[in-house]
Amino acid sequence: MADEDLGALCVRVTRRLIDAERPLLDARGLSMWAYVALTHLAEAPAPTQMALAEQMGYDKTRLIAILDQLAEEGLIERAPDPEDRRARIVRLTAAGRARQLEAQADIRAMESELLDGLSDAERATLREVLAKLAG
Amino acid sequence: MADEDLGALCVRVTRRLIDAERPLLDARGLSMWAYVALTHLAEAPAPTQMALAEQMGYDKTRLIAILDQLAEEGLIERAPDPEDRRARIVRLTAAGRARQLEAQADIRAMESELLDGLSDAERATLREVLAKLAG
DNA sequence: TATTGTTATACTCTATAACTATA
DNA sequence: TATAGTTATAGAGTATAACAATA
Repeated sequence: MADEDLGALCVRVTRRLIDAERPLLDARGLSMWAYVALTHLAEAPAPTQMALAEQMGYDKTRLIAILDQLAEEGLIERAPDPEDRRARIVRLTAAGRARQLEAQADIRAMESELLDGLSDAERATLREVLAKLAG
Repeated sequence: MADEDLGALCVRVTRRLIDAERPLLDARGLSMWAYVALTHLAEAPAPTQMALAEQMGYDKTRLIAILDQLAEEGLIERAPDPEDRRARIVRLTAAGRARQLEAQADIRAMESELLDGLSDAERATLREVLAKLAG
């Protein structure tokens, strides 16, 4: 028989990446999902927490505890939307943006090292193809 | 800023693959980990359950319940090793091998469909690079 | 004393439903 | 009535330690 299932292969690669990311994020005082939240907020503030949860592919009820802690650390702000007082607009603070950039730099460095043995063409194809498959 | 983190990309692709696999495995009466176990056993019988667990990247204590059910369904056999009566050699039955092949065929078909828009070269590079990154 | 398989226990993560305040 | 945020609860998944049998 031939190759390993593509799914199994992706699981192994993903697990390896996550295992490598975890200590880097720990050192910055961020959980994996806190980092994901900061990264999405770095693109643009979220009009509602629900929108942020959906964007992250995460559950809105679990996101709350994450945002609570990020707010407590001063990395994000939750401001009531003046036009819909049910909603809370979520945005990074300056400290939050700084923290996100630091963590992302660590992660990018780790990824570069991991991709060290690949050619530029292989790297480009990898990203391109994964982006397609991610849908 | 530039691209998404490689890790985030892999998480999304992996999640998509798993979401697509789950209903296929459900239809064959297999959990994800049961399928992983059958697939590893299809390569070769396992000399011990611990060896199988390690090969799968799974926990030996959780594997037991999986193997219990697979044995109850007649898909695997656990025979005491005559040379070390602590150990139990695990191997597929004919039914187990058949079930694994059916499930794998379903999964391969799904994967082919997912890769439909890619060139042969892209597919080859994807597999090759992922295999390298999987370590 | 160390190892295989097993069981038990505690802990975390996840999913679901219900509550409040607004609309 | 429907939605955003929140809280509570139950279930699944996970990690750890302890036990019996064998080496």
